[in-house]
Amino acid sequence: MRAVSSPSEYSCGNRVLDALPALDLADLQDDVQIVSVAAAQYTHALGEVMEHVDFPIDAVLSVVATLENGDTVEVGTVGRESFVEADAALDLLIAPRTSFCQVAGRVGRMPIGRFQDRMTTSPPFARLMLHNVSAALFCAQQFAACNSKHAVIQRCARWLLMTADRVDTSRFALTHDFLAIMLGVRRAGVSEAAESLQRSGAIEYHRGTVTLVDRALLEAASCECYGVCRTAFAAALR
Amino acid sequence: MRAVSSPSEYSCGNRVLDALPALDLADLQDDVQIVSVAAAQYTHALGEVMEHVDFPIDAVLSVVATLENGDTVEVGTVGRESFVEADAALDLLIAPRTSFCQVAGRVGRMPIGRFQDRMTTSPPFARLMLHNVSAALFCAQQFAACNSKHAVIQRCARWLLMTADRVDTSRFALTHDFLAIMLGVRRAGVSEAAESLQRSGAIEYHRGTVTLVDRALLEAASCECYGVCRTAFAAALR
DNA sequence: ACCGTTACGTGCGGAATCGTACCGAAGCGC
DNA sequence: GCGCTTCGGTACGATTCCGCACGTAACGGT
Repeated sequence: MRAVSSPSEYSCGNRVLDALPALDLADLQDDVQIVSVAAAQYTHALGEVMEHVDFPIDAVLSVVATLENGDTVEVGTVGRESFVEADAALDLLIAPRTSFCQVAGRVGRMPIGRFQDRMTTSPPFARLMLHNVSAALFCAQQFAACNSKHAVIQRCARWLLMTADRVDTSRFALTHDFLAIMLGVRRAGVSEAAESLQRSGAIEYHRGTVTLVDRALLEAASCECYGVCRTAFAAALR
Repeated sequence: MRAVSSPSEYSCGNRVLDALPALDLADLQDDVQIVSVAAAQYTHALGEVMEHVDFPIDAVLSVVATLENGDTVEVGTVGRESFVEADAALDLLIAPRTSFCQVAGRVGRMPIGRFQDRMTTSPPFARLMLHNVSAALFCAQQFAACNSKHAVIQRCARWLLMTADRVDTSRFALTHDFLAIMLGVRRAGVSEAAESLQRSGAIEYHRGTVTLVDRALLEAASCECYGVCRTAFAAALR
């Protein structure tokens, strides 16, 4: 693992790993390999043995639930504040969900064996991972409530903010179609919401690329779930 | 902890505790106190220090998310196949959600300190609890997808089946009003769904009491989420 | 026995979202 | 530069669910 544009010599870009005591972080460098992930590429497939754990650096990954009728709904979105699969920290070997790359970028990839070793031998490591699982659980619960109660436009805004935080730019590739699948709504529904957000001046859309123009406006259009989940993951780093 | 109508001397009625090796189970009897919980009674309050962990025996507890506007949505339902709060197993001290009693009954209550001791000293215990957290996470994710995609009547059926499994009777107290709050829909919406399920012969309703008449019919009316979550918790016991 | 409370069946107009479809514009490969 | 594909703006009827509200029936307390 090489240092990636960061103050600390051992910083890697993923906030969970970077929150480890310096000693532990230095120690695990050999176990973490920087891997580039292309958009739409699967990182874990439902029902298959998990070979590795991914700590995103500037990639954004998604965990999705697939329903019987083939519909998919995003149930977790993972950037450098977290890792996939959470279940690896819960002594699971088989991936219970599919996860894939939403925004191309790099991840720090750790073989599952090394991950499990650390879970048992390093209490600070285990503690950090479990706290992160707690945030993931909290966030999944929040999504359950959000999907039930909040309007499409609010959820669009929430999603854009969450993703922008994770890629750390205000401009990234995203089609209406893709966002519609993530939110579990119609593509036309996203188009209407995006159109409305654009008219209000919160965002700009241009053929598969969004730009966040006015963050405050976007936060006002979003439901509380954005802030609540953000806080949960921030708290998990302590 | 006294034995409760069960083959094993140390069986307690909660499936998680009962899945422990006999030695561990016998060992923890002194730490688990059988407590009766009344309907609507809180067992954990959001933001407060968790004093204990509850392993339901014949009570059913609910974990709910409260939104800014005061709406509440059930994000986890917990019976003898699980425990609350899951986060206690993730080294958390503060309850991130509110949980309360949905169907009155008994729980095995363990002081949080004893619980944490066991998490660190008994690998089988920790393993079991973490697997259970995994099921809770999976289930919360499933609810997120379910709330987004499945109709009110399907979710009603799902809820009735889940609760019936947990109380292990086909008849229990439940008002439309309460179920509406749990599902995050209108009371009238539940009334319509219940009316429809009753006409089909799946259930019978009588002033605050449901009776499951035809389980097969109810399962057919339910979404897949019932079976999927049930399987997840069953798998977590191994 | 009476009355207040609780539970729930029902109805109505409106909003949100759905499914589907069509079309034009922007980009990409050749 | 041309044609194909992708993307997204837009429309329309159907459906689901909403908020609200009213009435009736069952039950519980006094």
